[in-house]
Amino acid sequence: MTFFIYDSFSREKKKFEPINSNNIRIYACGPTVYSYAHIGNARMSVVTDLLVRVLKTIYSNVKFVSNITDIDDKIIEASISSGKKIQDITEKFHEIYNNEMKSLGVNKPDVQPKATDHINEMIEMIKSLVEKNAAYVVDQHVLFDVSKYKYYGKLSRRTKEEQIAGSRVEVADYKKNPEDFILWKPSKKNEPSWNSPWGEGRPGWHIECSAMSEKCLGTPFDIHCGGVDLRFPHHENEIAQSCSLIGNDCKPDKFSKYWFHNGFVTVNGEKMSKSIGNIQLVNDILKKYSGNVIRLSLLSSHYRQPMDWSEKILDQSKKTLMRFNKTLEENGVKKKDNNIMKNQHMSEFLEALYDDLNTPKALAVLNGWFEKLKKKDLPNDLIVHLIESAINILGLNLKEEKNNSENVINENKKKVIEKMIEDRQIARQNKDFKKADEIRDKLKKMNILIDDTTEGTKWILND
RNA sequence: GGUGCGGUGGCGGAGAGGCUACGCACCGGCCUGCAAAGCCGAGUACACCGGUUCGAAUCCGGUCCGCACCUCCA
Repeated sequence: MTFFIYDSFSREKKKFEPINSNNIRIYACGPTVYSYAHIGNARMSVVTDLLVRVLKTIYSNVKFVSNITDIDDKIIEASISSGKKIQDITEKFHEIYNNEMKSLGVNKPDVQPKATDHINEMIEMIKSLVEKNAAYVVDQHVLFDVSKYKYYGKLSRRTKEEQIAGSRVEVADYKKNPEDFILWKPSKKNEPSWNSPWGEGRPGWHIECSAMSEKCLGTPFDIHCGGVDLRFPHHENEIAQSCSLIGNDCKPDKFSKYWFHNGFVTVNGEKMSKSIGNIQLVNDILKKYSGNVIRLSLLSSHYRQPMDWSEKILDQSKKTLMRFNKTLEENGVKKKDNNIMKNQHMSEFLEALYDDLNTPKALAVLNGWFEKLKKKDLPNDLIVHLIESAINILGLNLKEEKNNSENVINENKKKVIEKMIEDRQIARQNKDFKKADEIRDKLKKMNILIDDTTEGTKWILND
């Protein structure tokens, strides 16, 4: 089967034809680690994780690199305002980020390079750009000369004229062209700095991704991922830097063959911002919902669509997962089909994902299998195995979900719950339904849901 | 001002010229002491105005509205 990818450079859906099918290479711009991850970071992470998982169903060798930005103005600000060391901040939030993403079912990238480990590579790259006359030095700054790269603006489809007309920011006087951007800048005192041919300083933001993708993957690579907001200027500048190393007329696809941009997450229709105070931190959402619920919520709309985040989505996903869970619990697979991935029903599911990661459609196929299970249209074993496999491809981990729920409750609390259920059972037998319902309400307040079945009363933690 | 994306039933959300998307909620029924869950069933839709067509939610033109980017941003 063939994977189709929407390439946001050409703005069309394309057949995915890897540069080397034995070695698929993907790069994603990772987070700046100065604070907890928000749901927008999570969307990018979950969606690229799915992309990698889906490609792995076709190609045996997929290498995924996603960086950590650990030197940046925002980090310096965070350091000044908190009085903490920069490294303490970045190490802390790097670890938190990885843990949070893990709980969302995101596999760790094969390589997770840090910007500060690649300063030398960046300096070398900047040196080459200066030698090639693609960059110039002014007062210890090194700037990329946009006029020297033929295809500048092709990714975001912007012309220089438009940018000048719409510029909202005053242009620094050392720039030759208003859209020239910083490759290297001097550090102020107390700011982190590295020695360079242009004096003590630090790199601009864009150069790190050019340096790290080159080092970890080599160019050209297959897919470059990131949020749409990075399309301009970040990705545009990455192309300019990386391609200018080859030549001023080097085509953008010599850097990355396809561009993959995920849509924005808003909250109540607005962008998340500190001033509005509507930033949805993964850390906070995880206090109320499991990582699986968050993951399914993020996958319930197509990755390129804008997504307005709300608790409604979470509640809906939670119900869906409870349904999945129940079905799988009640129906174990006895005989596994080794060729499940080649099963015609599975193909229908995969086709949806191979169509530019159409997760809503894939979920609809999955729901269709539940219908077949009820109607007994297919052998029970096969359907349940299909469901299990599909859930697995989506990166949802229902077993973990269940274990978590059991682990949260300690033995003492378990005993209390079981005693209450027993008391309720006695009350019911005595037709004292008022008492029985009171106990049920009490349990509900403890976040315990009960279920009277023919095999007795079952309970689950409603997390 | 420029560049993109989008407006689908109560809500979420695919599809994309003729065929029930799907899920949640709601309503009716079964089951239950009652719930919950589950099962069976019904309903509701393509922003607006023109055009093309035998036929348009889907194509074309226009209008309105929303969001994002152009400054650090996922």
